[in-house]
Amino acid sequence: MRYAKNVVKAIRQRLTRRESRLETRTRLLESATQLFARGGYEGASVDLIAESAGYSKGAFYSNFKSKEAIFLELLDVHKRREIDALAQLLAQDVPASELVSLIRNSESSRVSDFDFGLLSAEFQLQACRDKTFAKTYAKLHRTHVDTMAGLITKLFVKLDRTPPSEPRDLAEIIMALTTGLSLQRTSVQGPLRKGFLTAAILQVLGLGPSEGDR
Amino acid sequence: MRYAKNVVKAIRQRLTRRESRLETRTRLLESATQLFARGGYEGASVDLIAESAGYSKGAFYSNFKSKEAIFLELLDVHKRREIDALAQLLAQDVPASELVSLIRNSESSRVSDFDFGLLSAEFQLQACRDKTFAKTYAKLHRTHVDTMAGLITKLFVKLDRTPPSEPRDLAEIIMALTTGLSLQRTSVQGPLRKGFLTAAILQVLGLGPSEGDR
Amino acid sequence: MRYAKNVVKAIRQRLTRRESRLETRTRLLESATQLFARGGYEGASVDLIAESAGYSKGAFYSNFKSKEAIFLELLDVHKRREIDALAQLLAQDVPASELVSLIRNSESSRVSDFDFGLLSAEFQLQACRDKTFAKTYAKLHRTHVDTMAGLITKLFVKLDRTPPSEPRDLAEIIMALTTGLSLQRTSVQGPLRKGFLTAAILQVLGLGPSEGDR
Amino acid sequence: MRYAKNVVKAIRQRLTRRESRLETRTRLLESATQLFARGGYEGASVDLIAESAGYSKGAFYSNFKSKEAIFLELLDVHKRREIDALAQLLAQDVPASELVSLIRNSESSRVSDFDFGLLSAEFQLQACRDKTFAKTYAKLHRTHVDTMAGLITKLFVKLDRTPPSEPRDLAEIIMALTTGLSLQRTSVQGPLRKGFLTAAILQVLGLGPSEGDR
DNA sequence: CATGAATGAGTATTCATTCAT
DNA sequence: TATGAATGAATACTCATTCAT
Repeated sequence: MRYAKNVVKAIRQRLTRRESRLETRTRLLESATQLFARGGYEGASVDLIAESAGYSKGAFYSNFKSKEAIFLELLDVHKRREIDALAQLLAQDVPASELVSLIRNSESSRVSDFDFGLLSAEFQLQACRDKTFAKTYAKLHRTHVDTMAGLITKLFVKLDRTPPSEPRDLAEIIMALTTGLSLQRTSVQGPLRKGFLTAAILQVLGLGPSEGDR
Repeated sequence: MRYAKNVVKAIRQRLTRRESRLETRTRLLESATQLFARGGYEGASVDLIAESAGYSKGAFYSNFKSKEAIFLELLDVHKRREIDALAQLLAQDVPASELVSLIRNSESSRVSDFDFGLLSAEFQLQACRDKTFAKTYAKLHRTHVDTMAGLITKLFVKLDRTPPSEPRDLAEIIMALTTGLSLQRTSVQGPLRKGFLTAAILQVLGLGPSEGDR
Repeated sequence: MRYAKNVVKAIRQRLTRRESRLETRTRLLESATQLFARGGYEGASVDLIAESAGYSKGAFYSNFKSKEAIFLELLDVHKRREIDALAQLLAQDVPASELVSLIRNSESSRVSDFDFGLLSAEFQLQACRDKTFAKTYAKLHRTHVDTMAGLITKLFVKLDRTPPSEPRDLAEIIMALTTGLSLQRTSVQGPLRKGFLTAAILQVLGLGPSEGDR
Repeated sequence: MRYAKNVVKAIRQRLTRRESRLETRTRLLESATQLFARGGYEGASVDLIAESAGYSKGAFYSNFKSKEAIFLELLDVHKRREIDALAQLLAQDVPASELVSLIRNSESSRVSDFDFGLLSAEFQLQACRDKTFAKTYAKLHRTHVDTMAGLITKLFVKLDRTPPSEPRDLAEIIMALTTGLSLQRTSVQGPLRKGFLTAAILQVLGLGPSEGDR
């Protein structure tokens, strides 16, 4: 997570200006992800983010207008990544059984990323407190819900079943569950027990533990 | 939420020393609950907590050893309140149908408390970051889960049904869901739509929306 | 150094009002001596002084107008004690040889009091910083010097010798040496090596290590 | 002692980054020396030190890790300066008579620095109270004593005389005397009367006021 | 006289941000 | 673009002092 300064420099020389800038941004975003997840918005100082990416404060401010700005960008990046993953599943024409296990994998891999859950909670907490942030968050959240609802609908069509509630409600519940469980597991027992979340999600969808694999 | 200083003084004069001290503690705890919920641990300054309760910083520190101390006490108070509510339900000998609606009410009233969900998330976030805090949190969480698991077991016995998973797992899921939905709703659309959480919980328990009332 | 509250109370009941007050004052002064010596003026809080004497802050302020006041009183008490000790020696009609060893003992016993040296330095430091304090200090210091100078004069008369310098200068030097060595020894190696100070003083007086005993 | 902000800025612009930083450090150290000497460790606030050097609190903390750090650095600087001065005398091959007057001058010039004595006392007081500080202090003190003892030995060799006690003991006494007299004079009558200290030192060395110049 | 709750000014320290290099 | 020195507002916490009981 921490790159030696000379390594950073050596790499940088092989890149064009444009690439170099992108590189810097990317590295800073990576550092920020980890530090915000582990220490929260307040706990991650600009200095630390920059330093742990191998740069100085100055580089940070050359690339991001403010601490809030990088946090917003992070929100955007992470939410979009989530949404894209779901959208891809939606686009592919896979059989139902496979779809369920794909969802399962997508969810579990996402959460196996130690940081994601905490970051997600942190995003929501900030949204509760900051109006600007809330707007951006709400918009992305809506898209996220819509996409997941689409996927749920498709799944139930393929299974030739009726979803137990409104797909959008189910999507909301699944997302809440994901964040809630991450938070709980990290705070109580360390990383989430694998399979636990998937099982819970299938339950919410009314697809018993076994049913999904039929 | 904010008491005028003269009001505070007027009240104080009618109380004995001991009562007065208790009053101060209580007021500070109330202010702290709200401010921690709205602004997070970092966002709520000791100064603000004291002032919004109608006291000075000094009063805060003559009642609590530190900011961390009041936060821990808050955690304790809130968790115990939750646990006690469940324990009472567990002790009462009510028919199944009523139990379900009692659970429903308990959950929804709990969440209608605007602050609880956020505070709960904040507690967990702190537990992720601070070891001392994590210990206290884990202990209370375990009791909470146990109590809720007991209630779930009892419910299924009365319904003469088998729970869809381990009662303790179900309890964990319900708690995660509660926190997750509070967080989500507050961050996206303001307070949680009533009945939504109850519905979700019943779903997790495998008691379809209607089934619970049978 | 710390008296249990019930012990204090029990004792207090046997005393008249006047005695009780004196008792309180005395105890507070004792505590203050130790705490000022160990922690300096800033390091000793009123709370601590009161508590370690077995009282509350209130008792402190019933007996002393302020923290500065008790410090000034302490200065007075300690300086007078020193001066009185010297004055007594001066009054007694003892042979020279004995006088030297009396001085020796007085000095060393004074310094064996772990706290005295530090307190003395603390007094002087305060005098450098606070004008009011400086006045009181200067007056007492003058008396101290005069008394010691008288003693030195007497000593040399008895020895039928001439002092190596002005007796008052010698007195100043001896006092400086006493404070300086206490400070040095406490800061570097713990309590002062016994006899070291006496030897140094005799040297200053031009009475070689052996000469004094002649 | 206090630099106007515009003056500071004007100067700063003519310096390179590195020089500028050094300048800041130096100025802060100067201010700290004076303020610690006049107000003691507690009495000199970081704010005041920074402001009286013409900087903000932030500048202080970008140059020193903490208040303790600058105090330790000050101790180091001042002690080393003392030691170096003595070491130089030791290295030079001067005749005895000159050596005595050099010592005399070195001592008196050292003390004419109004702040040194108080600072020295303050260092020792801190060493009595803080273990970390005590360690650093003890080490420097030992070197100081050794160097001065070397000088004393050399002096007596040149004079073809025997020192009245162990050179190291004499060194300790001289140092204690220096601190003690500074303290006393500052607290009672303002700066030390010139020549008084030198005379006292010569006396301790058994070189009567006149003898040294023989 | 003694208690201890409450006050509020003061302290060290952190950190987002700016800007000359 | 990147650096890092400097700023200054904000924060947790301490402590001498007051005053109602």
